[in-house]
Amino acid sequence: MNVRSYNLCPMARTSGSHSDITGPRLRAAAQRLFARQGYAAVSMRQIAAEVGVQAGALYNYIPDKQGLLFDLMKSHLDDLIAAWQAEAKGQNPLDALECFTRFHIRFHLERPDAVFIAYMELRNLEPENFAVIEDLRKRYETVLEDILRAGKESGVFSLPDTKLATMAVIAMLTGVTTWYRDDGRLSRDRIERIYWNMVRKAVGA
Amino acid sequence: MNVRSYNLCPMARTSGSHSDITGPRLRAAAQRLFARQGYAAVSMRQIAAEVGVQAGALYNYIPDKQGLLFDLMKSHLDDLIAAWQAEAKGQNPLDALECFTRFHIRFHLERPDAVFIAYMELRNLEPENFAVIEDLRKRYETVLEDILRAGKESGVFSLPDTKLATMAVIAMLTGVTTWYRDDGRLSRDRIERIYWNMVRKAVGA
DNA sequence: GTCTATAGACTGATAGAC
DNA sequence: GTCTATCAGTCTATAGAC
Repeated sequence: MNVRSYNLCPMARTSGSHSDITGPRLRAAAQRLFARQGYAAVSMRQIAAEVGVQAGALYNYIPDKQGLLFDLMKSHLDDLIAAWQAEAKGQNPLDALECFTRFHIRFHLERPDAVFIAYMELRNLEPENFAVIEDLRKRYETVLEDILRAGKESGVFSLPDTKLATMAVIAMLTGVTTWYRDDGRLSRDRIERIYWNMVRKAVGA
Repeated sequence: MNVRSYNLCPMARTSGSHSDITGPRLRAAAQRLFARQGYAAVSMRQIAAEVGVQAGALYNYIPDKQGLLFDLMKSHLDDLIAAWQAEAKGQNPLDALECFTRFHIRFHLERPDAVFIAYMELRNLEPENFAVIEDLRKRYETVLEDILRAGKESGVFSLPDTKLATMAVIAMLTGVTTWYRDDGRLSRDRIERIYWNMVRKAVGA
């Protein structure tokens, strides 16, 4: 949480020290390229060119390419869980499910690249990194599972199988990212409403 | 549709002519490896080792690596569309939707590797190949969209938006492939039933 | 902190022997 | 149809100058 000082620098330089901006730019470039071409198809030279430095300079900020991928995925999932915790309030199951439905769609549509990487690059994680990411992903799924279970137990929802309903709803909501376009037919809010209508009926509420 | 003759060959050979088995083995090995590691992360030498030949020999069967990927994806989608056409009968929308739901789950669970590749490797297709695959994918989506539209128009389904319902149902059903395990808690038939229960309610039937 | 240069290994694809 | 050998290029990551 240091105060950033580069704005105060009186000289613009084309080379030299840029520690406070190269790091974020590296992560942004990698996220964009990994999402478009895939982790395995992107070279460190390509990322470096996007950042505007030589490839060797990247290793001042990351241990290796794998560490860069892991960092991007973990940050995304940490953000997701933190954002939900900030959003969730003590609610009855029906309101909680509507809140989750709209939150999930909204959060995912705001970060298409991070979402794409989180779903597509799991197989490129080394085993120990994969275990960390899987754990975070399951923790998030549990949020929805808990809502559905509470609603089923209190008789508000009618569900043949809580676990399958969890997977079905998450898949349905996340699927929005595969077809949504900013210039599309429907606004995000309209999409949220339509999906909530379908989710509500699917869980028998 | 030639009669296969290698079963009649009296001699087992470790090298030489194997045109009638190397082709299928190549496709099978590539499908397995692409699904597990991703197209970009798999080398032709790795595929060749799995097949039991040297890398150069593969080029007797494929024009290049891209052609191999395209062939796998196109075959999968051709199979999918052909299988649905064999399955579909003249039915009312409700029966047709149940038929589609169960068909989609069953077909996808039987071919996990092909499904994985079809969804994950789209970005590794060259533009002209991508266009072909996208067209086939959309043709299959239209099957469901037509069922939902017919049901909505005849008043059997209650849908806020036919196009979004199409995407939502496909995403929900395809999602089964991400968590299904052969030794899991539920049989495939039980899963089909549970999903049909949720789909039926989601479309307001 | 970024540069240049490079080690050491791997890549897709092809040529020609058999 | 498969082999060996190879081309010409790519890759990640590091060392050392500045």
